[in-house]
Amino acid sequence: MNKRNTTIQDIAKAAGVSTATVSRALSNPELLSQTKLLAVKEAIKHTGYRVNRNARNLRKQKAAAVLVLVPNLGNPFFSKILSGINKGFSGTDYSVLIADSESFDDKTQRIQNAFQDGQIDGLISLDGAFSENEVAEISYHLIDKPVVFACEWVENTDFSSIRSDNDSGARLAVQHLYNLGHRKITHISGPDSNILTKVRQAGFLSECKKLKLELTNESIIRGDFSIQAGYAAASQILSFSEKPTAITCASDEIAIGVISQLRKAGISVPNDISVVGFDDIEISNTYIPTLTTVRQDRFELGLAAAQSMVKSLNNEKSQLSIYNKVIDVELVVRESTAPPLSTK
Amino acid sequence: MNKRNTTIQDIAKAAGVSTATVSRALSNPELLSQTKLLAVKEAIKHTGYRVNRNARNLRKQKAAAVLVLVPNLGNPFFSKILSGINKGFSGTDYSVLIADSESFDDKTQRIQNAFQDGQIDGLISLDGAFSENEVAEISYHLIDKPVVFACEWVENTDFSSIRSDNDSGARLAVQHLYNLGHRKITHISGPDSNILTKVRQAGFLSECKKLKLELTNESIIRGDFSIQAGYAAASQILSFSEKPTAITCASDEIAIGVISQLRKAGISVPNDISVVGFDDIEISNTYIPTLTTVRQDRFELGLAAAQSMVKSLNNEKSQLSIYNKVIDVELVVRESTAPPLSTK
DNA sequence: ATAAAAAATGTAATCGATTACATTTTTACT
DNA sequence: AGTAAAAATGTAATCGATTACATTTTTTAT
Repeated sequence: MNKRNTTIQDIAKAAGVSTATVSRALSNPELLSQTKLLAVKEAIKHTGYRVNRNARNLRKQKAAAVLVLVPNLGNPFFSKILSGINKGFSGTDYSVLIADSESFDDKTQRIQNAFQDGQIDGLISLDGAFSENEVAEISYHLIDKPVVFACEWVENTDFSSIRSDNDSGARLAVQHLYNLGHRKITHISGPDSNILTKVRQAGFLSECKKLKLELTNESIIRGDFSIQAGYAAASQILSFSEKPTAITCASDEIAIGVISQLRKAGISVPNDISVVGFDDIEISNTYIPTLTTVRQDRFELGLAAAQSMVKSLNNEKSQLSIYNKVIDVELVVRESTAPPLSTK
Repeated sequence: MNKRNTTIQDIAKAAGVSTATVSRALSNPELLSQTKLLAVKEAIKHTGYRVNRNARNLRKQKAAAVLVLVPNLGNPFFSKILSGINKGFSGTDYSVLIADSESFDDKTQRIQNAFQDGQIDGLISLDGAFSENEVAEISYHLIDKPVVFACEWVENTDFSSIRSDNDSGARLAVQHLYNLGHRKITHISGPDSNILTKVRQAGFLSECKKLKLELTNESIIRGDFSIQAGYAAASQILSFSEKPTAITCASDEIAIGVISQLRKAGISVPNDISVVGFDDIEISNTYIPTLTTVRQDRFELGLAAAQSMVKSLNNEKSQLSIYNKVIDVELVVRESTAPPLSTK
């Protein structure tokens, strides 16, 4: 009952050709004569033969797999990107392995685990929070192998990256509020070290300056991307002697936290204060009020990252070139923003 | 500059033993004498040798990978389960491959793609919507290989499954409302063919009977798991001559849809009508009102599925045994439920 | 018609680890 | 001490596809 696998040998015999010819039929059909090619195809169809991945990869010294580093799989923000990545690899020969930071006890272990065993041909990271040491580790283990950052990235490194136009996003939010008549705007930022925090905050500040809006040390409140940070920021704002008429947030989650906390204090959004989020996650469209926000196309982000990776993987000869792509963002205007009270 | 990989041969030479001994040191260290084992370990540490997965798998005729079939990666409901699965495989030698239905044009293709090439040693499916043909296809391709369903499952088949206690969940919701004083409860169900729909609906009906609650043809409204279904159901309820005082939903998304639509019609939750969800997704705890719901531990679900799979994969000799596990659910009481108006 | 070039095909080595089987070493027991 | 049994180790075949190199066939050009 021990049915042996169908191998390239069997196909060769059945088609009356050599194994080399069968192999060529598989990967370089253009090298073969019509006759033989047909014979091989026929035999393959007839037997239902499938190439043995392990044998192929062993011989070719490939892993035929790409690792995706996800900070937190349970977070829909990332899983949507992942979905795009998956799409980008469908139809290719590459498998997508996923390493969830949550599964690792510490980052060093995560990185070592990820790269050991030459199990991967490339890396896509949704996590941009790498120390210098970690960057060195990556470079060392993945020498000559493509690395692409998606969404986040690491400054001053030679890795490719696909990112949203965070600067424009931050500016769009400010412009929108300005156009509604707001002149006193506060920004609630993300975690200090995060690259997205930096860019969005810089965009906010720069656009405010451009529009000649007054900036004080109450113009920026530090937070992280969480709902809790929104709660805390709202409390801070409530203590300001002169409250802003509008708030831009580094994430939708912050925005939701702010809104719910303000509401508890009897302050209505958008009637008393307008709030703009960032990301356009699922809730934003069903939260009450629905959220005005800067949409990042996360699926597209993942797709582009995957496509860039596939391109790098396919063109083996040329040395790795760094590829950067910035994806447009879009301001989605919903219920959480309105003209300031004074205007009414 | 062509640095060849370190192989088992190199280790053998360095340690002054045969390749067989090195291999044994790797997989059956108990067979070796202390002396040689130490020598090999030393050599391995010194060279930083790592086994070549492809070579090992080729020889062992394994894939060392498990496929996870996800209906929609972008949906946090599933990605949280995935997170648990990932955790369950961390520390094992298995890779987790992910197939997102969204990446496939049709289900047949998806299934064929998934199983071809003997790339996997087992399958975990979060999708229970399989036709008889598809079940046959799975059985055929994965003969002698473990298959585990997580969350959803397929009736009348021999596949293992890990599932939440959906029946209890539905009953807990009804009991909770009953205890608050509600006597007229409507259930908004999921998509007709879905197994979870069936079980939750049956639980609802059975518990209602047990509590001697009146059941009419307005006691169940068909939907699917989406927010939109919630909108539609709310509209239907608004048209009922005698409205229910409470609603149980087959998902949190439905619940959110219902609540927002009812609110638009001037009906307040929980003041006018109480609503219970199912799942306890992230939003539920921050939605306004926060949602009373039946919590499924999705991470645990995934973890258990992975562990069951690992167990099946490791005990090769015994034929596959079917393993079913039911995970407890928990009623989380929040703001969306309250005693009915009449009671006040 | 013939030589040279190009295309098609075949032979056999190779990727790196595992393991059946053979051989050597150690242990246990009389 | 001598022998059988057990433990440790080694040799070499094997998993299945790819590909360098060799050989044959076909095409092209004179």
